[in-house]
Amino acid sequence: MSPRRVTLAEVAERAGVSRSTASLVLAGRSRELRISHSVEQQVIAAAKELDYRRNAVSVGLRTGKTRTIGFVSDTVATSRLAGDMIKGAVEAARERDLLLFIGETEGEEDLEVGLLQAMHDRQVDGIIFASMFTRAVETPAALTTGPAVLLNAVPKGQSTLSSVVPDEIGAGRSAAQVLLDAGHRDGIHLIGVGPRIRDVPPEALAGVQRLTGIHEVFTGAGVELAGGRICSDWQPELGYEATRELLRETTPSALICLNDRIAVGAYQALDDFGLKVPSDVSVVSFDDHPVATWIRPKLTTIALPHYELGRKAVEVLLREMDSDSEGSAPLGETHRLPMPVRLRDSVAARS
Amino acid sequence: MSPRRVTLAEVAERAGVSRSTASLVLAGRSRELRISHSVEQQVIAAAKELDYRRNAVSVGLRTGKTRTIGFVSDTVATSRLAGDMIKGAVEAARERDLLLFIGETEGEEDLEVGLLQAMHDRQVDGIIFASMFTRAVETPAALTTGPAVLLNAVPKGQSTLSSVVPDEIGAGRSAAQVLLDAGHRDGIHLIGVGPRIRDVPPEALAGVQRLTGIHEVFTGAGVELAGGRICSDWQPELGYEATRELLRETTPSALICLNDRIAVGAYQALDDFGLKVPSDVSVVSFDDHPVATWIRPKLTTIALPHYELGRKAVEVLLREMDSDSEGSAPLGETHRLPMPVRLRDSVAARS
DNA sequence: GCCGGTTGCTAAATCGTGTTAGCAGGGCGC
DNA sequence: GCGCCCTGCTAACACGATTTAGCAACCGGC
Repeated sequence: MSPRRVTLAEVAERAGVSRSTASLVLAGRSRELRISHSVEQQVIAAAKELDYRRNAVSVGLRTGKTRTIGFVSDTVATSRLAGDMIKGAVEAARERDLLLFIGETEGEEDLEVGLLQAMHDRQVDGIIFASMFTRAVETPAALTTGPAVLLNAVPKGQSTLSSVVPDEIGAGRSAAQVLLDAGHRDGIHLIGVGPRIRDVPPEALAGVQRLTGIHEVFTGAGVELAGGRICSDWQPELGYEATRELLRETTPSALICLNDRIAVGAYQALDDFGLKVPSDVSVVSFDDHPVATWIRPKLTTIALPHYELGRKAVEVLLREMDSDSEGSAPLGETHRLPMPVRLRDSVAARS
Repeated sequence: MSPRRVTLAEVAERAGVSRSTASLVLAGRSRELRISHSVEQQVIAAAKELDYRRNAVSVGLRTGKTRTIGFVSDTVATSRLAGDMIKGAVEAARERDLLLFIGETEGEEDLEVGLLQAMHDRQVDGIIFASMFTRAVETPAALTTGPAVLLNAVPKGQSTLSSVVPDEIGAGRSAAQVLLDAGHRDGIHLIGVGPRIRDVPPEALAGVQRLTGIHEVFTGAGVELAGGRICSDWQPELGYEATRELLRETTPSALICLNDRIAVGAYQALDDFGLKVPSDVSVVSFDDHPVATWIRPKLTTIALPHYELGRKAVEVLLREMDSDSEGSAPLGETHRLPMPVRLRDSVAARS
C-alpha cells in the first residue's frame, strides 16, 4: 500500500552520479569535496523532482544519531501540569528538528527500567526524566549511560546529572512579599503545611522550599506567621477541612494556600463562615492552575512555569548532548526557573 | 562515554556460532530451522551474560518495522483532556511494546505537514491523528500513505480512515434522561447552545450532537425545552453571563450546561441570585473535568472517556496495521465510545 | 618525458540486523 | 559405490544511508 519511499540511489541514478556524490551534495559538503557546480545542481534538481527525503532510520544506524529524544515521566496525566511541560518540550524539540518519544513509569521501577531500555534500543540521543511534582529522585542507572536531564526533580545523593526545576524558594518569597506589600503583618496563616519547616514532610520538596522562602521574607521584615495547618494531600477537600478548623478558632487576616486546589477549598470554607475574599481575608496561593481564574474573586497565585520548564529541559539536554559528543563530562548543573507572580483579585490592602 | 552496546556479532562469537545462527535463535526460529538444542542454549546463555538487546534502529532498517507510532494532535495542552488521552495511548502502546512519538500542529498546516514527514522519515508503523475537541477534519494527504486513525475527529468528506470518537449523541440522551428520571419536565434550559439544533455553529460537533441526543429523549417523552443560550466560547465567564441573562428573565427548574466550565459559571450566577443547587435549580453537564468534583455541590456530568479514547485509538490502529501488512484495504470504521454518567449531587428530584 | 599537484568524482567499507540459498557430512537404501 | 535425503549450520546479500581512501584525467614545470 505505501508507495515505497524514494531512496538516495534513485536520486543518484536520475542525476547520473554515484550514491556517494549524491550523499555529499545533499549533506552540503559539495564545496569541501570539490563537487562541480553543474553536478551539484543536477543532484539537487533530481532530489526535488523525486521529492526525496532522507530515511532517518538508515541515517540513525549509520551515524548513531537519531534526532530523537525520550521524555520519561512518572505520570503524564495528573493535572494540567504534564500537558504544558510536554508542550514546552515538544515545541522546543520541533524547532530543532527533534522528535520526542514519551512514556510514563507510574512510579514503578520495572516499568521505568523497561521504558528506558526501549528508548535506548531505539538509540535516542538523550533523555528527559521528568517528575510531575518537584521531588528528589533516585537516579536510574540507565540515565548515566548517555546524555540526560532531570526535569522538576533533583538527584538524590550526588550525581552528575543536570536538572531543571522551578524556583520554589523564590516563589515562597514572592508570596510573602505580596502580602507584605499589601500591608499584612498579623494574622497570616498557612494552609497545607505547618508553620514551622519541620512540620512539613520532607518528600514534599515544593512544600518545604515554598515555606523556606516565606519564612525568609517574613523574618527579614520582622513578621511572624500566626499559624499553619498541614494537609495530607493538596486537594480542595483537605483545604476545605483545614480552613474550617482554623476558622473555628480564629479569623485570619490572610491565608497562604500551598496550591490552588487547596485555595479552592479555602474559598468554600470562608464562604461558609460568611467571610469575603479579599475584604475580610486575603488569599495567596501557588501553581496558577486554570481554576485560579475560574473562581471568584480571581486568585492571586505564584505560577509554576510548566511550559518554560519543558522548553528549558530540552535546551539543557542539547547542551549535555554537545558536551557528550565532544567527549567531555556531563555538566551537572541545576537550573532554577523563576515562578512569576500572577496578581489578581484575592489580596486586599490592609491599612 | 556511552559504553557501546553489545551487538549480535559479539553474542555469536561468544557462543561460537555464526551471526545468522544467533539471529535465528534469538528470533525464536530454532525449531523451524533445526538448530540443535545445545547450540540454542549456548546462544541464549551468551546473550544473557552479555546483557544483549537488539538494536531497534537496525531492525527497523532491515524489516521496515520500527515498533513505533506517531501521535499527532492539534494541541497537547488544552485542558486536562490531552493528558488523559495521551496517557491511554501511551499505556496501550507500552503493553504491546510500542513507543509513541508525539507532536502537535497547533492547527497550522505547515507544521502538520512537517510533523507527519518527520514521523514518516523515522518509519513509524502508524499514526494517530488526534483533535482536542471533537470535530470534522480535512484528512491530510500524508495520512493516506500508511496505517492511520483519527482520534476525536471524523473525516471531512469521504475517506477510508477509521476513527475513534466519544458517543456525544448518547451523552445528550443520558443528560436528558437524568433530568427525566428526577421528574423534571418543565423549565429546563440549555446553557451553551441555542434550544434548536440550527442555533449551534456546526463546527462545534460536540454541541450539535449533544443537543441532538437531548432533543431525541425529550421529544420521545413529550417534554419541550424551555430555552437555551449560546456561549461563543465554553468558558466559565461566558457561562456566568449567559446564566445571569437567563435568571433576569425567569427562574428555571433545571440547567443543562454544555460543559463543566460553563457549569462553573452557572453555579456562580445562581449563587448571585440566591438560588441553591440542587434544591432550587438542578444542573447537569458534560465532560467530567476535575473541577466537577471541586465545586459544591459536586456536579452530575456526562464524562468524556479520554483515557479510553486513547487506548482505543491504539487498538484500532493496530488492526489497521495488520490489515495493511496483509495487503488488504483500510477498514474505515467509526468507533463510538460510550460517555458514562457520573451521578453526583447537582440534580434533585422534582415531585 | 617525467614528476607532482590539483580537480572531480567513485568504489567500497560500514552501521547491526534479518533472511535465503546452499554447503558439509552422515546415514541409508540398493 | 553411488545417489539421495536429512540434519545442522553458515555465507552472503539486503536494508539506506555516510565516509574514507583512492583513481583517472589534466595541467604545468623543467
